[in-house]
Amino acid sequence: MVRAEKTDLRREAGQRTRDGLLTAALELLAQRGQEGVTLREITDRAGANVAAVSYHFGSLKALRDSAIEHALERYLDAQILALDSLDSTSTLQELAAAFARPMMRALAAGGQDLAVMRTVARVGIDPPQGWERLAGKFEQTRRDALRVLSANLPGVDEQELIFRTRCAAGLLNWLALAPIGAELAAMPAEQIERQLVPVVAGAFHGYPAVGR
Amino acid sequence: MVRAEKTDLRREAGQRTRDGLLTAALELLAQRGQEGVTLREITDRAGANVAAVSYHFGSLKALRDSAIEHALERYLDAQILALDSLDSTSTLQELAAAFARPMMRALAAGGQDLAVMRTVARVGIDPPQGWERLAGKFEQTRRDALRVLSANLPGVDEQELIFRTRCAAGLLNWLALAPIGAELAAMPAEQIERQLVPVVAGAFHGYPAVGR
DNA sequence: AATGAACTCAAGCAGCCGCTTGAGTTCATT
DNA sequence: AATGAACTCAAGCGGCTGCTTGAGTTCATT
Repeated sequence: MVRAEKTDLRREAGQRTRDGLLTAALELLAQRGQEGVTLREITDRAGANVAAVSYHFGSLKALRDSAIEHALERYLDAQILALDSLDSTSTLQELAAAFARPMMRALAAGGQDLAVMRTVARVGIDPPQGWERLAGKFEQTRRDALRVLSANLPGVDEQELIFRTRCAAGLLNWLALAPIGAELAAMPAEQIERQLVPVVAGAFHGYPAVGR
Repeated sequence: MVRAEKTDLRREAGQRTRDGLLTAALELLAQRGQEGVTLREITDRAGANVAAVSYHFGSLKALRDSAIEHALERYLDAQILALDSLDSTSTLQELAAAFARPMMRALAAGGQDLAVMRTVARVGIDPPQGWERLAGKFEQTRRDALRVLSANLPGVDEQELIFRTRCAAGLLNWLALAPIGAELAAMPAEQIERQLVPVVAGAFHGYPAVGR
């Protein structure tokens, strides 16, 4: 057992370097987007050598893609989990709260969680090629939201509900990216929720009430 | 007269080069954001020499700032004009329609108008330093919107109305930037308006109705 | 003790970056 | 015809880019 724990210390150190590169890349990606993140900036922040990127990932692009994919998966898992608690009897407020929860949590937590949210939001604006691989999970969150929406808004046709879902998601992404996000982060969590949920629910609901 | 028209042909050609650089810079800015726009890319697109940038603007940064400022002014003037038609008797739908009008027009028009919208939206995410010079005009649009909002929602306190205004603006910016914008651009203008205005109005209105 | 896999490192490569330079062209003014 | 301002151009500068290389270190296995 002790032997097994000590095995492959080299390998563990290598893993630490790899993770450090991923973390540094994620943070810079969240801050500045896909362009404007250089190899040396990442390695300096991670305390690694430039060659470590080639060794562990093959290229800067591969590291970026890896960091983005990691972020997307973390976000989507959180989103799916949040929507999972809903059923067809849930209200629009509950849907809005569930929809906004990952973002509100990330704002409150800051650090890596927030970097994940910001990176995901940036991907929504400038999609890297090959991101379609995760489209299925996005589909799932959309379907979950749609189910609750159509139960609450029987008069509105599906295409419009899809549109509203994307508007709501876009709004949350914007809050994560824009400077207003920093102001939100400084607010107590309950206050964010109290202000944000009615707005998202309102976007879902539409005004005046039915479709037109 | 004929003489005056022919005067300074050199100067006119120089102006054409200058404008071409500004246009090319704007389009690339809208497409790829502030990082990721290179000097040679701009000059190639504009059919000009690299030195023309230094000559007319001093530096790439100065050209970028100039293009951004130009875009912000065009957008803000359109926004102020759209909100100008409102008064304290206007409904939330009218406010939403006026708020969304510049974006919907830009989507329909495409080309430079759309590039202006996209650039403005990107500035909202990654503000360049020194953009505070135009903060006054932003204030004006916010004040106009707030006046109509508080007349329609007397029960909601001002800070929350400000928040909703920023949410609505963020939502529109997102639509301009994200790939969904391309889908919207393909739709007939009335359909966009019919789908979008209730969502924006819903965000203003909140759900359920009053503040909490 | 020898072997070899896993990993790190300094150094250097070609290529693009923003920017400058000095010569050249065009044209109104004199 | 001469002058000079406005403008364009090809060429080239140092610096930074992503990436590679070959030598070096660490450590489990034999």
